[in-house]
Amino acid sequence: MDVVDVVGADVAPVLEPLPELTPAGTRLLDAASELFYARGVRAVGVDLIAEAAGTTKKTLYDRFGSKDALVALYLLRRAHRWRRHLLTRVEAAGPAPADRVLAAFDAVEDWMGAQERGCAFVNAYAEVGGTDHPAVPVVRAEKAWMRRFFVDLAGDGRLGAQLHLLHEGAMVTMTAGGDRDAPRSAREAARALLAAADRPAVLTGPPAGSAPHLPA
Amino acid sequence: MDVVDVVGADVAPVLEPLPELTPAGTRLLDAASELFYARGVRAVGVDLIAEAAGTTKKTLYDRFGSKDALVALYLLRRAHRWRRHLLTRVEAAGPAPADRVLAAFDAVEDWMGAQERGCAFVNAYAEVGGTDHPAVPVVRAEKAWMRRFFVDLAGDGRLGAQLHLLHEGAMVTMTAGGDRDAPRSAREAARALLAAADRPAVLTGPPAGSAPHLPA
DNA sequence: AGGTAACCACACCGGTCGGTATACTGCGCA
DNA sequence: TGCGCAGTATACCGACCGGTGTGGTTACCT
Repeated sequence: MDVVDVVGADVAPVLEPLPELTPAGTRLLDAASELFYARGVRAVGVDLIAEAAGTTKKTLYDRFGSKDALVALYLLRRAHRWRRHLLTRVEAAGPAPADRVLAAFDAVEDWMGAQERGCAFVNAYAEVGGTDHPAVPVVRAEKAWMRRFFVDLAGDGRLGAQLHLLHEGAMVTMTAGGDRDAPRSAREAARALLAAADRPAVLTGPPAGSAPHLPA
Repeated sequence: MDVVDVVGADVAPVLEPLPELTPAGTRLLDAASELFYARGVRAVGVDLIAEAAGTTKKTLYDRFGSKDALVALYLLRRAHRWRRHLLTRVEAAGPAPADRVLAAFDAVEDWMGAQERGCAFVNAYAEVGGTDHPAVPVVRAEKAWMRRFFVDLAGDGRLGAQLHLLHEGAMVTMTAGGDRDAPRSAREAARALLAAADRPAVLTGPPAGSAPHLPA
């Protein structure tokens, strides 16, 4: 089975495929990706990118048209790579849904690794959110894909959304919060939610003394 | 009881008190706060801030010394206001710990309200993280305070950290993910975690077939 | 031989960046 | 009376911003 089919073939095409690049174009995108991720997209100028890639601004604009398009492509490629990593890890975890969910949280931990700049999509949205920047729909698509990934994995919309919250919380807490244990903490919480979901509804109601809530 | 004592008097002083400001200084900080939050700190220039405040760059630098210091002060004041909002809501929820936890998630929902730019601290960290910008320790302190807030509220380090993850995940998913239901989803997940924590440990262990994990 | 895509070197554009300098007005206070 | 602080107004600084234009050099394809 192709790795991209793990969560349903109709999800992957949300993002268009990556275009082929010339040698200098590849070097530019590689250099831009490193710089954008490490320092933020606004903090990095096109002059610096061209210099780091060993080429010129002219080539950059010939290949990508604008800095904004380069930013969007940087995120697009990163999304592809992250999904490949995630789906590979989940696939290796075996067929049991619970194991696959926990593997998704392990995937976060070793994807982030020593990096301390967190989620590239959240960071980019922090800089360009609320504008018509072409990166905004890429961010939106990535988050929608991740949510759907967890929903399909959990086989339940409510539980999947909750697992997605833990995933996002782990990444942001690990970096902005400086908490290295966040992915493991999220994994534990995910296990607790999975266990709770296996129980009859009457046992998962609100604790005594709390206010009534929306129907289950 | 003063509102700031709800989670322990030793936590509040983590952030120094806000300095008093002259009228023009207040206008500058107000204008800067709106602009920084809406567009990001790097996207907003000091000329624009001075103009929006109806004053001049000269006054800005006389009062705050640098743009970086103004950014840090913007976050510092926002932290104070958020905590006041949060603690007021939690206090109004009554004495039951579970109710207080759920009230914390309600506080997120009506704090964010119609805003679609998410957590100011996460956004700022996305722009200046990895540098020696004076805003970085302010972000770190805020996230540490929030974690401790949930730990104290839950009376348990492990559970508190997990609730904190849900809190952070809700904010980022609501904005970068565009999911308006995220705070309510986080509230449901929090209730499930609270309920699971009330059960004996033998019932909350890993489901059959999953790998062994760290001791409880 | 001619065409073309890819690339490089370099100069240039208007605009904005954070930050500074100078000169002046109004006001409270000793 | 006079000092000092808060504020206004404006001009200025070097550096960098995203983006364009010109001209020339390869290498491959027909």
